[in-house]
Amino acid sequence: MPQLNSGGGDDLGANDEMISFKDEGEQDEKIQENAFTEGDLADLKSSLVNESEINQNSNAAVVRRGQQDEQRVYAEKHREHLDEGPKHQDGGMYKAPSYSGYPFLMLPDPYLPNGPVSPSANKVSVVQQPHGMHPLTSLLPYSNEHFNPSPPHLPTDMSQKPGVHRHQSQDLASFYPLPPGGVGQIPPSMSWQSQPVYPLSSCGFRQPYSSSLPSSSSYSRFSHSLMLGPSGMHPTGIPHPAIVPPSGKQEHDQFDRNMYAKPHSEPKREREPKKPVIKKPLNAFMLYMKEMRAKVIAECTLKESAAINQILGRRWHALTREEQAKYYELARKERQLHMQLYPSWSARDNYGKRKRRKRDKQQDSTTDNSLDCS
DNA sequence: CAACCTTTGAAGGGT
DNA sequence: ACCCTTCAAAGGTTG
Repeated sequence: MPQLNSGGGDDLGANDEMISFKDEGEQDEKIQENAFTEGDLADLKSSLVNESEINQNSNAAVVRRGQQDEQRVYAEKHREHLDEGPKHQDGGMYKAPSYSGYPFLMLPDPYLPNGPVSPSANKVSVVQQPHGMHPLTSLLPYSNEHFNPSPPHLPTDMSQKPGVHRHQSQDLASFYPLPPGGVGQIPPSMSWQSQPVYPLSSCGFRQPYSSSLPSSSSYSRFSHSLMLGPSGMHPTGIPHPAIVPPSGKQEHDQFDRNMYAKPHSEPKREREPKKPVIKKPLNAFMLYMKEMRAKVIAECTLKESAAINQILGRRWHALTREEQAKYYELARKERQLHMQLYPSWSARDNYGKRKRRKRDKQQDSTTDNSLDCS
């Protein structure tokens, strides 16, 4: 549905965000939607709004800053989509998908671990982490603080931006380690050992409840699960989140701690790591789900993902543009990052890896009300 | 134990 | 340009 302007192509769906908001008379819808879980939403929203406000302010600054440069480019391409301008003027986010700093170009603050209070960071923090986890940790993917910097020759621009601050390059690496070979070979030093960006364990969400994340996890989307490591996994040895062992679901922690660590360290495992699977970057909604799932679970005491996802789907629609925009932007960044790291990767690569046949999902679209917990 | 369920969005291929 | 399919997360459920 989003292929509104199909063009999206070249730049990672710049339009995505607009699309979702588009038509649908969301205004009304939102209002109605709110009804279903007022409590939850109110809560949710309040948290979002508060922070978002902050974000907006700071964000504006950032945008302003960054926009001068790259936005220029970006804007040019997507101006059409943004024509709604007026509305978003202060919304912040929408002023041109200010990609103000995309990783390699200008690592946006969000990606900077110690970065000064980065506005963008706030942006992300929009969603409060119920469990003390910094939102960024969950939203910002591909990052690893420990990730080793030995600056690999990054694909595309990375290397060409000498001007980039040093930590940037490091962070860079941390976001998305080098792709193995075409997509892949991760130099030993580069292995995702430190942190995943993509989920590692299925229990990810549950564990977070009980602990606070080490600061180091701050950038990984899955940091919680990672850090805690379902099994106290050591940070090192964790492959890049986007990369998953072919056979297994990344969720199983068995997952390869060795996969990448192995190359240079423990030779014990015989299992040869066939080539790792690089997963698709998460879209806005997926990012939202990841972040909010725990909250919903806590609030609703639900466990089934299917049910939770339904709730999240509704909540997603209930979000304001700005709120959603945050996720769209994050998703876009992820996509860009992913693209830079795995230039040759195609979504098609993973086709057939999962034998799913959605078969008839069409049928009863019973509009249950069971969506709101409580 | 793999696939299903459930959501939205992105991407790719086909027409 | 539009439509359809697949995958992304996730964890309980089902066959």
